[in-house]
Amino acid sequence: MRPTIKDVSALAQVSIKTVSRVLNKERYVSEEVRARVEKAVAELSFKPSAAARTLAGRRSHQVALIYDNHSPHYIHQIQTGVWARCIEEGVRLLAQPSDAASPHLVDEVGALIDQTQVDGVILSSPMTDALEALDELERRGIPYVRISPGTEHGRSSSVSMDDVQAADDMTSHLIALGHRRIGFIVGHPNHTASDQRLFGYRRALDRANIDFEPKYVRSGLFDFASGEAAADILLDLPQPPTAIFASNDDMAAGVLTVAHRRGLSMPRDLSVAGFDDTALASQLWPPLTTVRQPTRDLAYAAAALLFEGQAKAVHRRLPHELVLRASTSAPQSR
Amino acid sequence: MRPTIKDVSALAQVSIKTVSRVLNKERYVSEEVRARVEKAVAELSFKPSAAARTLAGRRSHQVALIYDNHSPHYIHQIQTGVWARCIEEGVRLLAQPSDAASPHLVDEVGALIDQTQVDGVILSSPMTDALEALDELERRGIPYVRISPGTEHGRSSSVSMDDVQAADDMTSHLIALGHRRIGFIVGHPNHTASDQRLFGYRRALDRANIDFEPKYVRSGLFDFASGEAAADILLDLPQPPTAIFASNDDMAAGVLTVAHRRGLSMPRDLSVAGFDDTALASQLWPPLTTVRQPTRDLAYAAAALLFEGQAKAVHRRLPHELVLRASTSAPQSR
DNA sequence: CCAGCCTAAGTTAGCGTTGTCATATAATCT
DNA sequence: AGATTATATGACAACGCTAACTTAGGCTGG
Repeated sequence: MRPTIKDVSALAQVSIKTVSRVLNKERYVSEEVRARVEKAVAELSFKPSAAARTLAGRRSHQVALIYDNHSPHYIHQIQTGVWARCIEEGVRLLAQPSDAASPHLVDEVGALIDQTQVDGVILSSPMTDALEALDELERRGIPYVRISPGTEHGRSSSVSMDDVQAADDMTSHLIALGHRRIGFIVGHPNHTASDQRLFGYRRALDRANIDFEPKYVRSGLFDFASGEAAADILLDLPQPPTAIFASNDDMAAGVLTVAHRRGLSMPRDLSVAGFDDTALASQLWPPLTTVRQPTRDLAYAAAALLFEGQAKAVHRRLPHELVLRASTSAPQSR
Repeated sequence: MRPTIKDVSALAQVSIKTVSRVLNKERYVSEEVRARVEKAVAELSFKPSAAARTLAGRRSHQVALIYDNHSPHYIHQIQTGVWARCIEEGVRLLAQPSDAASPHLVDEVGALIDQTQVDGVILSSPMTDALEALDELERRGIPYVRISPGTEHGRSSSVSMDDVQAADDMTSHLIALGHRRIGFIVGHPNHTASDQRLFGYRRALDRANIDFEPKYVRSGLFDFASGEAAADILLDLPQPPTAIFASNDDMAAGVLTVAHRRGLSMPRDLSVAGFDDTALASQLWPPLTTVRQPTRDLAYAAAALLFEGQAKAVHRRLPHELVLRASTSAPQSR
């Protein structure tokens, strides 16, 4: 039989309430008793029942991570980061994949809360912008933190990177190399980061006095295939771009594939830049110049923020980094 | 306030036990009463407290997925597959990343069981071969299913693919194309699939009466960098292989990168084959010939097996598939 | 026609914790 | 010194369910 708090209290010769106090690091326990209880806990290798704690107390020692993202790499980073902070806190993490566009989303979130009584929720993009889900969380008074939210920033605590600045930085890098015709592939319309990256691209062009040409901007869906499609259109232009900046690495991979297929040699004939610095980026040929998004750190910071339990909305911004690899260089000629 | 079973019973004018019966689909409830209860449940949008059910009953309606794998893509497939089956079953999934080599593994698994009282556990490779963890599960009488176990197959129910046959198939494909000098990169020594794939490679060579040459076999770690390192050695041989078969796609990507760096044109100068059919495979240049491992389906089947609750160990084998893309062709010359 | 069984309910006692309140002693203040 | 406050502990109810037992009517078979 699993030991219970009673077994511990008997062994340590104290009441169960005192054991509970030690377990929860409450005040008003003498050092001597605390030591005795801890010894008994270790001896029996007692682990409190999560179910009983949840039922009896106001805390469940569980938080949920709700996500919907089609990039395994991104999800993995997010999970790893949140997980790390939860471990430190002694809190269990429930990973909940969901469909941000599902009509049942509110029900799903409601069911999650009701059934598990999680103490808090972390939302990663694009779930961060499922407004009905946020409404539901607020209705139930569940604290939540968003990772890279796209809208209504004031509404909750959040962590994010500066997508505008990052896209600006990358575009400026290409301009500095000498590129003037720079293609841009926008990300999935559901992700507000898409707009921000586009904005950063335009801002950099503006500053460099390069006219913004709509024909050099194509929309994509953050996936490989849409990167291929966009690249085909861009490279078919009478005056094709000498560099293409894709809003994420998957689409940049699509660009590379199309360019290879057309017999272009990168970066001589075409510079290609991505965004995210996924594992893929360094495994492509040529290795991809990209923006390192501090995904894992963002996730860790989000969990940290949740546990801080600030009453007011707090925002943390983490730095990005340009990762220069071999897929970009000066254009061959004018 | 959240509604409880009492609220439902009051509204439906039955005892709480009857509500419980309906919730748990027990027998001996008349159709009429069942309908009345279900109506009340829907009206209050009542969701039973997982904590209370766990505490009171013998079931927790939770299962755990324990994994340790360095490929985000693999993990994602596994999670998705298991998740899908759990949803159907109305069971919550706890995802537990762990370190298969950690000395605290047994404690971690024990703590997981004690705290959450999961009804069952699914282990994915390489956790499948953490024997102390299996001991611990058996000691506590927790049913578990393994996905692609490498050792002690009789010990538990499991699902797997035929790694030997798959590697044999791929090697035979290369031989059929005309290759005679075929390099092979072994996977991580912790994963027993590594040995099996090597065995399949040798079996195919044997059958084709091609001498096995140890110099054409290099060891790797399932990651990009080790693929690069192995490729460099293989391509430096006086008589380099005309084809390289890597035990997974990440290492194959490393091979492609090294080959590109050396100015080789694939598949003309070198055929490259991978294993797994991760997203990466189709995003590389040239797109990678590989083996499609039915990871998601394996995970789904594992969960299904767990819920079947067979007393005896059952094994399910799922079919693999050769995915022929542009990275392999007949060798240029002899 | 009644013993025995099946069906369809209800009653009540926990499950293993935490919250609340009560109690006792030691430390501090007026 | 007596009153108050801070510290340290315990008793016991409650959390929301399920398990086990109980009840009661209707049906079956000999």
